[in-house]
Amino acid sequence: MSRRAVQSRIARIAEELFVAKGFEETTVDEIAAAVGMSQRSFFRYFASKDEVVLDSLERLGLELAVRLEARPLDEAEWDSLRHAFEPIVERLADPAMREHDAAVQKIVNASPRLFAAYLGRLDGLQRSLSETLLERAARRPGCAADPVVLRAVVGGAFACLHAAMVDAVARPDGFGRSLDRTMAALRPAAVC
Amino acid sequence: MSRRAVQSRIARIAEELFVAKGFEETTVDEIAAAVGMSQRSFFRYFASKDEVVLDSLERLGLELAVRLEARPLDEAEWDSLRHAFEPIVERLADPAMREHDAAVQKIVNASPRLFAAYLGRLDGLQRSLSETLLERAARRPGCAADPVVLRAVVGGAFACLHAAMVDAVARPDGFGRSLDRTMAALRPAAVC
DNA sequence: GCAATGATTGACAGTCACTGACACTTTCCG
DNA sequence: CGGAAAGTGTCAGTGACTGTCAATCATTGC
Repeated sequence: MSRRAVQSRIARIAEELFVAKGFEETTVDEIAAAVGMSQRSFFRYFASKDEVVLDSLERLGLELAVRLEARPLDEAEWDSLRHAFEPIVERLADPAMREHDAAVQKIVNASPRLFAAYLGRLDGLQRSLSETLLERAARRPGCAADPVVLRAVVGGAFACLHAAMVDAVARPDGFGRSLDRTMAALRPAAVC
Repeated sequence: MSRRAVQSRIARIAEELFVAKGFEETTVDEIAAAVGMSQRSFFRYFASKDEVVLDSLERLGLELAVRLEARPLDEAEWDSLRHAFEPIVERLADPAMREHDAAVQKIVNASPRLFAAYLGRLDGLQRSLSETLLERAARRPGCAADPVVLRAVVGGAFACLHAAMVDAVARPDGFGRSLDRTMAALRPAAVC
């Protein structure tokens, strides 16, 4: 069994436990026992208990980065970001996925510690996307983008995403609409 | 000695240790010993090791909230937020404060765990300011503000603040300018 | 087949953040 | 003065995580 497969197995079982008894109330020992491995081995597949939950976010982030790279160079950054977010919209369009993600979101929101870790990952993703956009801007002729402003723009786009997602927990159907509304409201003037 | 005074004393001594050996490398036992109290008593003044560093943020957040409340009701949210950020600008104008805050920022940035906790606090502040603005919008006649958009706007303003602060670590003098530039770039159309 | 080799694992001990319980002292107040 | 309240130290315990080591398992070259 590949490393990836084992991780998926652990994550699936762990999430069941988290849903049943809560994140903080579930010990790593319990997860390891439920999976059928030692605690020590659990930590060989996940660096921390947090990562079991946030691992999927990592992969989603990678997908966003790829999408962003694929956008045309002359497109406005704001639109490129909106298109990069599309995998999330698509993902939440599938009811099965949406239900799963809602459960995960609930787990994350219920633990301030885990929620903070989640924000940390989001920030890391913003940094990486900002780097990408900055580099793309440099490849574009006659445009000296302000790095600070660019980072703020990326942060603004994520603020829209975050606001729409928070809302989607309550009204699970309006995510796409909310995202479009927020991103229309905050659309910056051309960065160049 | 008042509770507040003891907390300040602990924070001061702890920060020295953090600067000297790093946050993760400094144990609570060491801090308690340096202050001259038991580990148990340390936790009677701070709920966690994180809080020693992030406590000042809490007080700053309260100040922002007060400032925001004091803005005129008919002012655009974006401008109210910019004015609420003023205490930070003023704080960073004083070289002594700036140096101290830069040291704290460095401690926070050096520990992903602490940095995540920092982001968590910022998010909490955003929620509270959003609540304030939402309530203020309700008091204003003829204006049905979209809560999702409003939260995104607050998030956008904080994204500007964050981008400017990250930049200020490198160029310590341009904070006010950076903040104005980013907030000009992301200024949303009127929320109402 | 088989032996050398490298990866995977479990068992164990240890560190560190944090908590609860209890006893002791100091301070405050009637 | 006496007794409640508040602050503190000690101790024991939990839970996340890490280092170490020996055993096992799979792979590869012969």
